[in-house]
Amino acid sequence: MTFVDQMGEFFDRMGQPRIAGLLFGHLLICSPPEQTAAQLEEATGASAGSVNSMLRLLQGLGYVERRGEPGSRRLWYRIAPGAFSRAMAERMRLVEVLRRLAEVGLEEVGEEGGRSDRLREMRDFYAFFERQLPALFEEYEKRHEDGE
Amino acid sequence: MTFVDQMGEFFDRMGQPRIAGLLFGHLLICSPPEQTAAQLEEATGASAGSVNSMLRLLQGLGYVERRGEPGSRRLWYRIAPGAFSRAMAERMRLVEVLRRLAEVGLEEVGEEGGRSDRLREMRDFYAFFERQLPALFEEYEKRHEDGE
DNA sequence: CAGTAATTTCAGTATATACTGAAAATATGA
DNA sequence: TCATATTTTCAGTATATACTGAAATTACTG
Repeated sequence: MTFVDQMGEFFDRMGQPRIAGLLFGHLLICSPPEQTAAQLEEATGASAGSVNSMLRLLQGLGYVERRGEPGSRRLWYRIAPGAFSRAMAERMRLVEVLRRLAEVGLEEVGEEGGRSDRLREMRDFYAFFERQLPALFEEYEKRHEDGE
Repeated sequence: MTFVDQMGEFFDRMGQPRIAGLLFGHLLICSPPEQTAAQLEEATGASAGSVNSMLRLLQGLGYVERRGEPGSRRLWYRIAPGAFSRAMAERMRLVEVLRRLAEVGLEEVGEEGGRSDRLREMRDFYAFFERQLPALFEEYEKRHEDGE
């Protein structure tokens, strides 16, 4: 199975539309890096409608960006710079959501008493990663700016 | 909206069955921490079939465990110790999957040439987190064992 | 102002799966 | 072994949505 198909399968397993994965995968390996909707339609075998709406989805998530060349009605799509960082940051926001959820629960059952022990562990667990992950992130950015 | 309902909604947004979220949420705040299927059915308003299969799902993921008391056919369900760690570890495995995927792509297009630049960035990005995240994890475990 | 290349919309379909409710299976107590 | 409490299975339903293909729209060119 090709890389592009495996990206499609990965998206599928993550509950995302397969075609979004095919597009993302193809945009990762195509040459040149910018492609038109028609090229992506050809490369993935998906319909024009799917390509259009899935590219819109990927743009909304910040993984893909497009630009038009003046004097033409063609639009060119490419992987957005920093797409991986953005995807990772999105994942990390879940940690904050879960920490907040634990606090919603604690407000509901009260801080003391046997009903709060699991929620306090949940809150502390996610609060720890919420605090530590941004530093890790910055370290990557730093190493990346310097010569790797 | 109650904490339990918000957990249901969270699961739903993550592409997981809502009822699994309701069960997980209720098991986080119930007293006593162990509950029977009948109690969970009552508490969540879900059918016996759903409660059974969603508890099975949660057990499969390692978030819930059950035990039977001798001399009775009742089974008791509770949040598994370390459920949050396990959930986080599961998420982190995706980093490895994506790093491997990048390598599949690189094998396909070759390391040099313009087609590999995005894939090399992808591989390096995920390889960095794959290397760093386990240490963060261990630090949490360590702090948690000591008095927080 | 046409003519046309490209994009976008959208109705229709196919498919997957969460969920229910009741029947079947299982395991304990008498 | 029979009766019963509990769990498990499963057929059927409802719902959501990925996807197609064609029509409608948009925007550039001559």
